[in-house]
Amino acid sequence: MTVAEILDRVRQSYPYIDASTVYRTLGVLKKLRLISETDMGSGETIYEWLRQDRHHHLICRDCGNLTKLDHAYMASLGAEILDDYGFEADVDHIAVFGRCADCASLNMGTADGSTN
Amino acid sequence: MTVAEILDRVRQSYPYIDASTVYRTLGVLKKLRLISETDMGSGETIYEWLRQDRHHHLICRDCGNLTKLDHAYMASLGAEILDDYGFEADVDHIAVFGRCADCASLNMGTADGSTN
DNA sequence: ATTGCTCATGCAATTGCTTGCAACAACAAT
DNA sequence: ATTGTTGTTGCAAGCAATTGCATGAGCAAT
Repeated sequence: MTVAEILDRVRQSYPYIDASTVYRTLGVLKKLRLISETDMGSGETIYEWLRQDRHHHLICRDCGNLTKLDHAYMASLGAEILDDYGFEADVDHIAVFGRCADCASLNMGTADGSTN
Repeated sequence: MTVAEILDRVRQSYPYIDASTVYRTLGVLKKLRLISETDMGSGETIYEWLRQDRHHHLICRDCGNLTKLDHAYMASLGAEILDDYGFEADVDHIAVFGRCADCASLNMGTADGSTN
């Protein structure tokens, strides 16, 4: 959910609530690891309840296509980092940017994926 | 480098250049994969020339401590994603947030790392 | 020279988000 | 009841970044 959507919903019950209050509340929920905060590159930050079925996203920088990425990839990355650095990586919901298979095959040579 | 630093430098040669021009230029440099763009959580976005010795950062959300992470971790993650999804992940300079070993041992029980 | 096109730029407005501050409610201690 | 403390909220200002628009430079075609 975006903050705008959350704000709309909250204001159905508390019409005079300020946006900063929502931002602050989201901040503590995030610190408590109850929600994940993800920048999907759309300009708005996405918030999600942290459930058991964690997943991540591959976002194509050319066509914007969005693909689910299994949590196992990030879990093993986090485990490696924990083993080698003792660092507990927050890998709750990651957005990985790049170029999807379709766009890569369409524009083989160009580094930026442009068509002209 | 931050945009503010870049702007200072550029204005030594072109005193009347606008910030939006710098942002736009950074945008194309990023698209051409000549620079990396990283949000280090400081409020300002960091830009770096992409050299051969790629590295990443582990950033502690409690004490702010910054540790270099070897590129191999991200390279193998990118390779796995490429194999399984055909997706070319942009893993040029990643900031991984989490909790460092010191802070984790100091505040064992608390999920948010608070001391009270 | 004139026309037309494309692209880079400056400017101002806008967006998404954060922060400092003051007011206020809730509650405890006296 | 009074005082003090703590935490939450609204408001407004501030900040980093983006975008729409108009201007103008550069260049090609006629």
